[in-house]
Amino acid sequence: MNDHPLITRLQYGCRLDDRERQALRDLCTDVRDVARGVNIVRDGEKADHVNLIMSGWAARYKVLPDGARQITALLLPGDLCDLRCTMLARIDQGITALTPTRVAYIVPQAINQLEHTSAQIGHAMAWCSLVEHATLRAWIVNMGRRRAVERVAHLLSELAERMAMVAPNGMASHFVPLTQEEIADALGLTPVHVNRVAQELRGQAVISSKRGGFTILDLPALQAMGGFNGGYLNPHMIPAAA
Amino acid sequence: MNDHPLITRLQYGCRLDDRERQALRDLCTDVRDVARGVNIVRDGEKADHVNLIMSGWAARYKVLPDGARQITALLLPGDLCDLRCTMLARIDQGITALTPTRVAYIVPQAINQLEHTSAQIGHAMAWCSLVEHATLRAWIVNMGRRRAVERVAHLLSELAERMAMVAPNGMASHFVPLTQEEIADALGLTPVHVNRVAQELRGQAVISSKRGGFTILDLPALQAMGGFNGGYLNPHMIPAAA
DNA sequence: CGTAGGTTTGAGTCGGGTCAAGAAATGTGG
DNA sequence: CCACATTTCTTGACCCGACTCAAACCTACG
Repeated sequence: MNDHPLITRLQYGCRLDDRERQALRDLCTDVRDVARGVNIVRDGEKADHVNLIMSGWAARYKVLPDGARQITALLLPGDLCDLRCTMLARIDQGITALTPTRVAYIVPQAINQLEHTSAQIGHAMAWCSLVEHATLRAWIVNMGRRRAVERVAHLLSELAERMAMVAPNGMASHFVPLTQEEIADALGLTPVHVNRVAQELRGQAVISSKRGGFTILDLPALQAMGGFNGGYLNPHMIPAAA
Repeated sequence: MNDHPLITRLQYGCRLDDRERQALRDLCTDVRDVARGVNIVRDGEKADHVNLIMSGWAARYKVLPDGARQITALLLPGDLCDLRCTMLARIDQGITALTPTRVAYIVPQAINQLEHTSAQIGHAMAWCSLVEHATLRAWIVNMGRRRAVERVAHLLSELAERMAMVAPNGMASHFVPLTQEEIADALGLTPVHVNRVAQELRGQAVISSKRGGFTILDLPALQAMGGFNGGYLNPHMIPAAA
């Protein structure tokens, strides 16, 4: 039995033995609860530790001078924030909890050392960073070349896939706990228009939605509408060399 | 005197001694010319080597089923493509030369070994990857929350800054060798509308343009119009620990 | 209850897309 | 050195997807 999100995550990028799993567990001793709407990282702050989402949802975002907010990443359990924070003097985007969230505060030195000790873990961390990178590119394609309905469908498809990847066996839910405004901020749309898109998707029985969240009813249809290809989330991997 | 783009680039992320500089030079022995419009990497291909842009401009892009193209990154001299290509079975985006380009083909093992040998170089590579990451996020903000004129202004500002960073001392030019269509594909706009934006910017004497490229006349004005803050390209760095 | 955060609705506007044609550069071959 | 093909840029008319503004409506929760 393994319910630790970091272990689940890293095992997509490598094989871990018991000792490595235990070391990862030991890494996450300082866990704090963050209420919805509270900042985990503030824009402009010095980052002195790595944040790991243990449960709940968070978002990395930027607020422009005119007050507009753009979400640049949605963070799910197992997602590491600012893994290389020791290299940066200050963070240029904030991170906020979108649901009640549990966050592990990790000392960067501990991670660095662990990566050094275990080639497997180092490899898996690099792997996570690659996937993150691919996800950012997928978002750019989504925002640049798809209409609103397709964009929403694509984003929800991505989130369904990512939830399934970190959910303990078979426990995957199809509920996305984001408000329409948060979806809008992630996709470069307005809340009003996301609302209209949501109505259309509900009309086609692809999703249902209630205050504070969406439920995916027909994932294949959603993927088709968004032109979604999940390859970037779990690309076929080549194992680390010896 | 140092005219090697990779060395120039890495020295933003670390200090290098003569031996390291020489090792980097030795890395780039297999240099090939790529004509404008020719693919450096094809979507779906297996990546078996790392590409380093030695001179010229290239773009990473994705073509959607309906034929629309979205550029997800513009690559300048010193930019490494798919540094971690050994981990991926196949690439999910293509790379094409936007101008006549010289590309160094590097064996991944050679890079990995060099990173291992020199902590400085390893540090600098991680640094490059951080900056790339930050640039992707800046693009998402740009596409999501800025109007067309601002977007173009922001992109040109970024490119001016990046050119200056890799140009041999004081040789920075203010010429961006991209067609209006390429700008459009990078920003999620249509060529027609980029043309109209270009006219507006010319009207304000902020840029001039001719077939196949733009010249920046008034960089501060451009930065102001785009709400550009270049911090993400060269964030204040914390040196590697011993 | 009352309030605040979230959703829904409607009317009106506009930024940017679409389509199509033409003009200017550049390149190519004879 | 000229005729022709190709790219790239430009222009105009029209349209539509998404934004704006503003009000009303829920619903969870204190």
